[in-house]
Amino acid sequence: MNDGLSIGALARRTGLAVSAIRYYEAQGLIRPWRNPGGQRRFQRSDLRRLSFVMIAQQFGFTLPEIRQELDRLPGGRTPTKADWANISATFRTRLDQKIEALERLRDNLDGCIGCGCLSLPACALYNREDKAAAAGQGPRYLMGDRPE
Amino acid sequence: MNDGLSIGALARRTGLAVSAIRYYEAQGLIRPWRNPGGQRRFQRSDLRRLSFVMIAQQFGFTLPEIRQELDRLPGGRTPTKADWANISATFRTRLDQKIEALERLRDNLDGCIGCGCLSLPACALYNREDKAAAAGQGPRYLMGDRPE
DNA sequence: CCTTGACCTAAAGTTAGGTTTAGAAATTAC
DNA sequence: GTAATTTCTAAACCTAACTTTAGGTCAAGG
Repeated sequence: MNDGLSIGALARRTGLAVSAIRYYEAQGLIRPWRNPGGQRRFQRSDLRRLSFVMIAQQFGFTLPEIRQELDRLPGGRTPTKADWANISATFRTRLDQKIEALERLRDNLDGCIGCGCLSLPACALYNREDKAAAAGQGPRYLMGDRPE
Repeated sequence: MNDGLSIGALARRTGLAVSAIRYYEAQGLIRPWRNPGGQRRFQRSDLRRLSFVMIAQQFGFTLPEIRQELDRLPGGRTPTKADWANISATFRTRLDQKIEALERLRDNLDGCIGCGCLSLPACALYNREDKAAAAGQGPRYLMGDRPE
């Protein structure tokens, strides 16, 4: 009887749309198998994988980034608590970096806005290292990211 | 001779693409006038407006949100330092809220990941109030935002 | 005057992260 | 055994924030 969860069951339990789960499979975030009729079947541990995905997204990580983290889980067996704690560690570090970057930006804002430097390239708010950590998108090719 | 900046000059000084500046005009973030030949001419204070746009984007604000802030600048005259400091205040508040929300999420993560609750709807990481403040997008209709 | 570079508009293309639709096949419920 | 659900795939559509393209006009230099 324990032949895995259907996609609908998984959707009900995670709150995700069925279409979103299929999309996540296409992005390599989960790897269900198929039953004789060709329908997807999921392990119970995929509930946790998807929960992790949803939470990581709230923190502003992209799906490829999340996939990278998930790929560090063991392949052959169901992840244990220790496995999750392990991947949580790197995750937490990257998170701290994001928050610090935002705080630095905020502090610069305090010094900068209202002064004249806002219009100068020299303004601290333009320093590049914090850019990637920030949440917004900004002009796509800002700061030399222009493709050839 | 001081008949305003051309769009190219503005682009060079802000680092924005010309196409981005035209797009911002379409979104109501700047309001250039036209010269006799139909070309856009900008005020020097638009340099600051655009700088503000770029910085606000780094903080994760959308263009409509930024427009809302900019609309609080005086209409008839060039904004003064006091005007900018004024709009900076609300901005700073919203920013603090964003950072706090991220910190709360992080703290929840510490308690949650590695434990069993990650897969339960009761998990603190799912509490709704922080959702809007977070940076990521997540599944579009998560948590009852589904349109009729 | 003529050429070159900057500028114009409108429309289509791009990326991320999904959703919607259409038509068909598998499951489940009665 | 049949009706109602679910699920399947592929392809088209969606939003934000732009970029690119196409075809034409404006402005400045020699």
